[in-house]
Amino acid sequence: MPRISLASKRSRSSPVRVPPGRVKLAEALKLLLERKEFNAITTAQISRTSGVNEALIYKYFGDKRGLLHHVLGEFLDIHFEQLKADLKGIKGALNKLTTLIRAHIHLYETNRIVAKILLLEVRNYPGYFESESYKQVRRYSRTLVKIIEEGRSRGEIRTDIPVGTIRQAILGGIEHVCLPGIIYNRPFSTDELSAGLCAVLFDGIKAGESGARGRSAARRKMSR
Amino acid sequence: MPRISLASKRSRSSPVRVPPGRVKLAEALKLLLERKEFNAITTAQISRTSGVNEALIYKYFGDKRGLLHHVLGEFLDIHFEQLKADLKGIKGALNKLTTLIRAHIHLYETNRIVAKILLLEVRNYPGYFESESYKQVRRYSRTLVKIIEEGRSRGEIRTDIPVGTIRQAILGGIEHVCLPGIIYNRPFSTDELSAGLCAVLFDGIKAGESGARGRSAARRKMSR
Amino acid sequence: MPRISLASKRSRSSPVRVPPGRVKLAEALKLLLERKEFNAITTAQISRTSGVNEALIYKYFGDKRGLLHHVLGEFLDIHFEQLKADLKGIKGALNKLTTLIRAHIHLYETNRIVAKILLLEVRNYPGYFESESYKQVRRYSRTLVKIIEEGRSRGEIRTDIPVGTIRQAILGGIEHVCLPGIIYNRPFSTDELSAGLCAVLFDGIKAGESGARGRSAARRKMSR
Amino acid sequence: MPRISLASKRSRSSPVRVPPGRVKLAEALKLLLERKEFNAITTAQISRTSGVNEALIYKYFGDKRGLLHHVLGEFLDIHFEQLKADLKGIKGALNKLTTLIRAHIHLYETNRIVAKILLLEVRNYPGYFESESYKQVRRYSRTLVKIIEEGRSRGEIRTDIPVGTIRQAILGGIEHVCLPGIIYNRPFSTDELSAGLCAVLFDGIKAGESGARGRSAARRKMSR
DNA sequence: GATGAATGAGGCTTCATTCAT
DNA sequence: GATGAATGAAGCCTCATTCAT
Repeated sequence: MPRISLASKRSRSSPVRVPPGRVKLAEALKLLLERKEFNAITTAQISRTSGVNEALIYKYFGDKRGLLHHVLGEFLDIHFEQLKADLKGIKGALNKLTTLIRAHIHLYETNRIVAKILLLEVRNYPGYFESESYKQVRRYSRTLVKIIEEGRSRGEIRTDIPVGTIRQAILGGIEHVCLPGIIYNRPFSTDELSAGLCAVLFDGIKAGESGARGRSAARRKMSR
Repeated sequence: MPRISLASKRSRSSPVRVPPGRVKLAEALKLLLERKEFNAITTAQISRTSGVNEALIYKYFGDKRGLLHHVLGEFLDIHFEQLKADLKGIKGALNKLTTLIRAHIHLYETNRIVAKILLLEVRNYPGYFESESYKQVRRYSRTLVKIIEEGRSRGEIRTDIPVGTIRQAILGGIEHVCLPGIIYNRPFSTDELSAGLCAVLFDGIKAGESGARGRSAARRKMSR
Repeated sequence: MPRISLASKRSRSSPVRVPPGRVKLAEALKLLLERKEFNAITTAQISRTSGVNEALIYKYFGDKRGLLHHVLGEFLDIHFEQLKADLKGIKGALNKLTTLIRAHIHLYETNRIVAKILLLEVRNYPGYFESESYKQVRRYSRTLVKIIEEGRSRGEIRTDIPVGTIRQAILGGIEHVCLPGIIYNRPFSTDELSAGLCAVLFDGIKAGESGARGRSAARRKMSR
Repeated sequence: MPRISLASKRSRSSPVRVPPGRVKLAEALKLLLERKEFNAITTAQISRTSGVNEALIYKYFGDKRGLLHHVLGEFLDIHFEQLKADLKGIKGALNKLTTLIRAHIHLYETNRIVAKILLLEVRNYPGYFESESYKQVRRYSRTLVKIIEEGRSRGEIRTDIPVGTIRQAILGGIEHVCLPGIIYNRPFSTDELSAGLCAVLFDGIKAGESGARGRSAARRKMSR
């Protein structure tokens, strides 16, 4: 799969002059997030690490949390762009889902920062669901739904389970398999986890002859 | 299964007069931990909730975290005592493991506080591994190892995997299946999770005829 | 008129041990308010002036504004107590009003701090109208209304102007005559101002034979 | 009365090219002053409102307060110019004073911004009395004094009160009657207030047969 | 003439902790 | 055994101001 570089995208699509301080702040936060959780990182540390004045956090990102969302947003942008490219050549909904799941888990495997933000920091935070980042997440969610719907209309995916439930099963499943690795900073293998998850999910959501055994259990476990 | 009451143990082993303030503080922290994470709880709140002077936290527990460890220790004491009793009548290492795993998951299911402390608060905290609580955890670990060794000597458990690896697979597996429920405050079923985990683990660690397929994967996933 | 000392009241009615820091903070704010407006006073200054740690402001008064309200409340308490005593022997509503107006202006003349807070700081501050101080002010207002009503039922005060309008005319008049002196820190004479104000007001609000001339103008000017 | 347009004066006396940014900044501050007090307005807001770079405030006006003084100065220029024109045809010192007082109160009634600046912002500010605006105010004061002296030499105004006292009585009186309206943003009527003030003042300062009653009181009240 | 970037000083507030009684 | 009082360090954030381009 051809990987798109971070830099190329930005510079190609918009030759905007980004103030150095702005960039440094984002880089500093990323760096710090590798070692501690967001709440344990102080603005003073961000400032010190970035070599940039603390006040610029507020000038550029509104507040400390705004900076976090910016960092998250950047990662998501890249990921979604990459995903779009990856999905280009793929035929069939299940194949597309496999790609999406792999890519998502791969994102978490290689980018612990975004994983932590998404799985741990950002939830149950008042205002997140009105944030810009959440809009990106919703766009992603819609992409996922479209694939599911395509799969249904092609007879690849069962139609007796609501689309929303399937979507949640997939997203919840991804979370589930990655979470322990993320939390304890343990390495994990995208190959293994995605293969395992797809096996479980497809056995449950695929249309047709699949055995009934284990289905109910799997479904219950995954849907919220 | 006969359950052992909380009070009995303490009073049996040590008829010490425990100062009321000490108890109240611990109770207050437990109460508060049900609603927020440790770092979001202030000593002022603990004092207010307990009706006891803030300074007593320091007199009795050294510092705020000391109080946390005390609370954790209490829970663990009860759990281990209970576990010992539960294991009394059980024959066979695999049966004992089943009991242990069930009890452990049951603890997490019904006592979210201890689950959160153990899975989230206590780790990566400097000094935890020298703490009193950690000693309890090690004692627990030794119990587990003894069961594994018993299983090996009785031919119930493979001997070609290091004991430590098996132990970690079990503990890691427990964590793995409970973590999402704990983190997102979702209910989960001890029955389902322990049955599933035992199936996977025993298929992997049981001696004898079990299929080779998936073994390596399972092992890699569980060990840290 | 017998004046009640500040200390006597507190110590007589409630032998509460007030923490020294609490007192010092209030004293410090009073001192500073003599020289600058509340917003220009920093918590650091209050702390420095009082010789007490900044954090105690928050322990004792919730926040900086809470301290202001406390100071205000203290002054008002004393004033109202004094007023009640002053009104004891007075017969007749107009005589009582004269006493009230005199006392009010006297308060402003001798206590610039309370005057500034009440006339300048406290208004148009969100939350003031839910504050404890405002409750005191309302209690005061009710006392005033009762006097007016007494005057009406005794035929001393016109009944063709709503009580509320009269009350506002009185309070607005007091404000009006004191404001310039307060704002520019100029001395003013309670005797003169209260005599003048009463003359204008009573000519306007008194029942009976008073000349119509000037009434409408006076009324318009005073009511809000 | 013929009103003089704002533009005419500037362009007549100095056909200087005024940089657009300079003008925009002043306009922005005026706009903002309508809604909040100077200290609550930030340079960032001024910049945003004006659409002009923050740094230009410093280039053109030295600092934020310089901008305030500039705005004030502009208003005063216009007012004085207008006043000069208004006074042209008037005969008699008392008539001139009436005109001046009316114009002054009218300025405050219709231009709350200048009123607030002059009555509230600018005083007790270190350096005000060395400022350019204050020079304008002094020029105004001299005009007033000249009128008073003219009135004295023509026998219209008492000579047994120092000119300075009379001047302050007039200026203080204007302040006095407008202040409450300004502070609490209440509308007031130039006609009423100026008529009332002139009545009081002239009764007090006019030479001749006027009653002695109330004189001392009036004088004391007005002088600082 | 105008701008974007950056900054230092300081504001209010929170909190774990100590200590004399 | 318990308490009230007090504190230092630090956290997030705001703002007027400067400077190179």
